Amino acid sequence: MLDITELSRLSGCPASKLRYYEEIGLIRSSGRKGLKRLFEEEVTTRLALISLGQTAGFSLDEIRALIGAEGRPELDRAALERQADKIDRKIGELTALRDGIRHIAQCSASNHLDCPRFKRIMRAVLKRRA
Amino acid sequence: MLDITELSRLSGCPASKLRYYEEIGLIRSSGRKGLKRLFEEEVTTRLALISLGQTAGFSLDEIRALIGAEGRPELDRAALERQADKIDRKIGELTALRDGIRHIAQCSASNHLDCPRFKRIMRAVLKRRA
DNA sequence: AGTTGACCTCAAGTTGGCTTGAATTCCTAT
DNA sequence: ATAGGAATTCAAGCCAACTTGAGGTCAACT
Repeated sequence: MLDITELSRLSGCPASKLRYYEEIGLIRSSGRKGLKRLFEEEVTTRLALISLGQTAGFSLDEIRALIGAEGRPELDRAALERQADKIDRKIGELTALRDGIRHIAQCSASNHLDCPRFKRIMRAVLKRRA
Repeated sequence: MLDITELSRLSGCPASKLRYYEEIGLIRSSGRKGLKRLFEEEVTTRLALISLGQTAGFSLDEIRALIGAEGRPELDRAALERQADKIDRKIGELTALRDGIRHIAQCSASNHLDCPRFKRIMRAVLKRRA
């Protein structure tokens, strides 16, 4: 069992954030020692996942819906597939954006937004979006 | 030249957002007709880029640094490469997250966080991060 | 027994990215 | 010339995701 300072050190999250996450039900502490919260080490996994989810652009609410309350009865596999598809689309957009940026970096068009290659790359992304 | 309502329709952004973006220097209007702003059509490209940048997790400040004030003298190619690298890393994380989610969706482990395959996938991501 | 220092609670504050509302100005049509 | 309607300004408000601060509590050491 970890106290909040240890968990903070392990996870890289400030204690205030850990308390906040517990308050909104994203993680939970498994008891107290006096006033002090005690956490199981498994919580670090959850924290890593939460951070990943944020990177993927999900809100904390969405993340909670995904990784849920622990001991959840059943998880919604269809919802998971939908989220995976969302991430897939985002990966496509990011890939195009990255290519566009890389191109701009070596392109010599006076105004980079005018560069035809860049425009083509961006049009491709915009299509995917719709 | 487009008035704000037309630009709004074309871009899908509410007029309030367009005014806000102009205020913070992300887009600019090229004159007025009476009080009414007039925008060049090219602005729609910038708006699309801004939206992409947000998807990629950049703040409006960072996006401004990237696509900059128009007519900027020179663009910082090294900075662009750094951003492209950042996006690359993010793509890697998202890919792993997606795979993890897909796996959970069909995995029958009682507690999905305990599934060894899932754990392995996630460990791989966490390594990349450091 | 008392002082220290880590942790606690709870309310209020902060930042980013917008939206909303009230009061105003300007073109257009009658 | 006057009434309408769309766009304007500016200040205030809102939500998410935290952080900060004041004041309280508790174990532990001297």
